[in-house]
Amino acid sequence: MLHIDYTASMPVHRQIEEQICSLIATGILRPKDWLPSVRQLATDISINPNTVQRAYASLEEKGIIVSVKGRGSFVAPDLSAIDRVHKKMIDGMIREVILKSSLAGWSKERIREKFLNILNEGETKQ
Amino acid sequence: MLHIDYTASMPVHRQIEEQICSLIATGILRPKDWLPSVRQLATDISINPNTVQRAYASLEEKGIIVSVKGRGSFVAPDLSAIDRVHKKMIDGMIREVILKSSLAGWSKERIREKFLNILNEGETKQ
Amino acid sequence: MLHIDYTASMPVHRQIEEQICSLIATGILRPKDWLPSVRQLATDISINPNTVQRAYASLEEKGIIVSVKGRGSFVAPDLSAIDRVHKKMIDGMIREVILKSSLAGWSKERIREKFLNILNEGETKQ
Amino acid sequence: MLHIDYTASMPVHRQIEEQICSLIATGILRPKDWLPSVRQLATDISINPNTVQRAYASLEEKGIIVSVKGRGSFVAPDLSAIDRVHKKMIDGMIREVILKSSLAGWSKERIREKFLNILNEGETKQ
DNA sequence: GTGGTCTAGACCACC
DNA sequence: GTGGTCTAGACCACG
Repeated sequence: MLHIDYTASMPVHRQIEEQICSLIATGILRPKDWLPSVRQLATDISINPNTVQRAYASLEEKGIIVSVKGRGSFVAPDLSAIDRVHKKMIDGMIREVILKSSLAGWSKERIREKFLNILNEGETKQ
Repeated sequence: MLHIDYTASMPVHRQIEEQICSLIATGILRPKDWLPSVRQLATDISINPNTVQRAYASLEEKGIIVSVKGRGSFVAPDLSAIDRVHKKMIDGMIREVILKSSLAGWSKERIREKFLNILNEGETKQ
Repeated sequence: MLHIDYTASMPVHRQIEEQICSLIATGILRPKDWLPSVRQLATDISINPNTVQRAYASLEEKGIIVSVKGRGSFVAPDLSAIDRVHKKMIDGMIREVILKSSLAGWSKERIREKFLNILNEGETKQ
Repeated sequence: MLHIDYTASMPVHRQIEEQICSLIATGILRPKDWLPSVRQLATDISINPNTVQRAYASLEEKGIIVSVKGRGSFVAPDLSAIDRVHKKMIDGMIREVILKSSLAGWSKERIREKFLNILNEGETKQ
C-alpha cells in the first residue's frame, strides 16, 4: 500500500511513481510482478483513477512497467531502464546538494566532511 | 547585477532569492548593506516589480534581509540564524540522497564514490 | 501451435491473426486447409474463446479465411486478393517511413543506409 | 496551425506531439522559439486544454520543449534529444515494415527492391 | 473486469 | 495572462 502526503509539494502522480520505483529497486516488486489495477489503486488510496493512470503512463514511457489493455499492468521483464533512471535521479540530487552548499559559502572540505559524517552515522546505529 | 535565466525551470523569484543569498554567503554583501530598491532592481533586470517584491518578502520572512517602508531593504544585521537554517537544509538534503540511493539498492561505497566523483568534477573544470 | 506473448503490447487477438497470416504466407497452411475450431484453439493456448473468435472474424473480414456455421473454419480457397492487400499495406508503410525521415531532415542516403543496415542485421543473427 | 485527424487511431495528444516534432525537425520551429500557449492552441484547434497539456508535458519529459509556469513554453535550447527521438522512431518503423513483409512471405530481396523503388521515385518526380 | 483517451471545470503557483 | 494538478464522468478497445 502506498502512502500519499498531501502536504508535500510533489504532485500525487509523482509520489506514486517514486514509491513504485522504490518498491522495485528494493526488490519488493520484481520483474513481471503484477501491479494493482488503475482503478483498484485509485480506490485504495482514494484518489482519482486519472491520477494513477498518469503515474502508470509515465512509468511505462520510462520502460519501468508495461501496461496492456484488458490485462493490466506489471513490472517490465527487463529492468535495465530503472537503473539508468535511478542513476540520473541520484546524480541530480547530489549536484543540487553541492550547488546549494557552495551557494551557502561552504568549502568543498566542509561539504565532504558533512556528507561522510552523515553517511557513516548508520554504521554505529544500525 | 543579478542574472536571470528564463530557460531554467526555477521560477524567477527563486532565482533572485538564491543569488542574493549567494552574494551574502560569499561576503560580497555584508550585514547592514543596502539592497537595490524593488523598483530599481526590477527595471535593472527588466522583470515585473511584483516578482522582485515576492523575492524580498520571502528573504525577509527567513530573516535574511530587513525591509523598512519608505527607506528600502538591507541585509539583516544579525545573520547567525541563517547559518543554522542552511546547515539544517543541507543536512536534510544529504540524508534524502542517502535514503533514496539505499532504497535503490546502492551500497555505501557506491554512494560515497559517486558523491566524491561529482564533488571533484569542479576541480579540473573550474 | 501458436505462441502468445503476454508481455507484448500487441493485443492477443492481433497476435493470433498475425501468426495465422504468417503460417499461410510461409506455405505451412495452404488454401482449403482446416483451422482448429475456435474452442479448440482457445483451450490449446488457454485464452478466452472470445479472443480467438475475434481473430477469426477479423481474418474472415479480410478474406483470408472462411468460417461456416457448424462446420468450422478453413483457409480461403482463393488468396489472390491477399497479396494485393499486403502489397498496398507494405507500400503505405514504406512511404510513411520515408516521409517521416525526410521531415526529420534525413537525406536519402542516410535513410537508405539505415534501412539496409537493419535489413541485414538478421543475416548474421538468424 | 496543426491539423488533427479525428478518424485516425492515433490519440490526439500524440498527433500534436508528432506535428510539433516535425515542425522542429524541419526547422520551421527553432530552439528557443515560443510555442502557442496551452489554452491558445486548445482553442485554435478546438480541443480540451488538458489534451494539449498532455502533449506538452510529454514533449518536455523527452527534452524537446521547455515549459515554465507563468511564462509559457518554448523549444528547448539544446536539441540533442530530438535527434535521438527521431532515430528511435524511424528505427522502430523500419523494423515494423521488415517484420510485416517477412510475415507476408516476402524475401529480403523483394523488400529491398520495393523500398529502393519507392525511395527513388522522388528523384524523377521532384 | 482491464488500460487509455477525452472533456469539463476547479484550483494553484507564477508573472 | 501563463503552465500544472486534480476530480468527475463519459467513452472506447480489449479479455
